[in-house]
Amino acid sequence: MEQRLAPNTKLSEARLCETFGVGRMRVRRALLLLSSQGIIELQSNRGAYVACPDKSEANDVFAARMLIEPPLVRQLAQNPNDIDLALLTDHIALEDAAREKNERTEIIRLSGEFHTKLAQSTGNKFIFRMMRELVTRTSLIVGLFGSSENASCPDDEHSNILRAIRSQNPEMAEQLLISHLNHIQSGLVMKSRQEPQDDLAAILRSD
Amino acid sequence: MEQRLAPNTKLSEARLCETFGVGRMRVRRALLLLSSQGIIELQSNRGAYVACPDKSEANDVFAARMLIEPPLVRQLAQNPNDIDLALLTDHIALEDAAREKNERTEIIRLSGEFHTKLAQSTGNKFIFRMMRELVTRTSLIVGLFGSSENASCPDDEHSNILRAIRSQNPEMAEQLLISHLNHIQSGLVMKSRQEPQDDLAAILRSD
DNA sequence: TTGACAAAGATTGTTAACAATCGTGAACTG
DNA sequence: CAGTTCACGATTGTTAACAATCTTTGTCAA
Repeated sequence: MEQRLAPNTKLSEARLCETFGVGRMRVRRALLLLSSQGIIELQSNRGAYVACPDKSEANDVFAARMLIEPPLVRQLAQNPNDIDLALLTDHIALEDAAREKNERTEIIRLSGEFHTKLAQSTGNKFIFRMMRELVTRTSLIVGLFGSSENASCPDDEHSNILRAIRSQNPEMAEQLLISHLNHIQSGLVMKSRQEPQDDLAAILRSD
Repeated sequence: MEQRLAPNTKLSEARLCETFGVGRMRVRRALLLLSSQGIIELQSNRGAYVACPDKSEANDVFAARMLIEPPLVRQLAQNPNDIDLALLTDHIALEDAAREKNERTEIIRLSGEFHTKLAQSTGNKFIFRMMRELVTRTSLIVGLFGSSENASCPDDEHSNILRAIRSQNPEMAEQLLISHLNHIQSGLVMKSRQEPQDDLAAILRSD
């Protein structure tokens, strides 16, 4: 889970088998699950390929998050839970640490996880699962289209959102989150085709 | 897809194989997918069982829908699409027909599908998928806890919601949908354990 | 040189036999 | 008679060989 795979990378069963040292059945089951989560794409008789979201899909992801997350944080701010607030505070400390060390992939991962944990703190299994799926996809997108300096989430917006929740200010929390999502989205470089360098990356990695 | 299966019914691989006339691999793949959607539960070395949502899960489902659907219909009402409106109108005609014939399972199915089609008409793949999952789960719950007369969706609430959307009245559409979800939820009989008659049903059906 | 065609190689999809695990019931013991 | 243990049957999990499909490569002809 540390190393990121370039989109459109082909995942051959044989290689996954020997990489992870498991039978083909396990690999196929894992691939099926990943494809049901939209992380890879299974093409009949052709293999599994890492999903390669395009501009339109990216817009859909952010539209979906714009629909769900604002009411979510509003609700959290109306009824904050001390335990979850503590967990989120700890999490932000982790983010800051990663930011200091300039670990880009780790920053992306933790930035996503913050939003997942927000959803998790509702205690609602379904909200959590939906959010996790959207966050996973967002991470893919940021990894693809994110400009290198603005690595994903502008510095301390997470911490501001958390503060608004803690101070039980629903309107502010909601507004901060909306701006936050907008910042992330506007930080993306929406080149409509990014295949060349990805094919290259796939070739380099395929050995 | 017509006949409903009682929760906690065991789905043995062998029986599914001969029922659908297909190899064990296909069956296992289908079971894995169904379990990833939470429709069945896979127990290691013990088999697959139809999911049996309890009171707490039912609350979570409605909480999640309460979070998503109101903003969704509000958004639809702000920007209605003629084609989708026509499709939804047709759909309501189907619902009315089923209601006249008193086909309970069909009414439940179509009632759910209305909400799915609402989500679909956003054109957003992710919103659609989320909604479909929630609606599926809701159907399970209504089939389990729904009282027989109030079969799921009070008569013409769908039609009222659609009318509000068509007349581009976001507040009314949102409010109608909130009431609608509340009606459905309050129509449920929340017995915390419903095993006896389900076990019976499972036994009767197991042949 | 380029294009099409065909055969070989590689990869995925399927099947069937085998291994492991679990539930049940009979036998045994206290 | 109650409780425990063991063995058998049934069911799921795994493996390996086979079939089907796709990709590639080499050849031939225009």
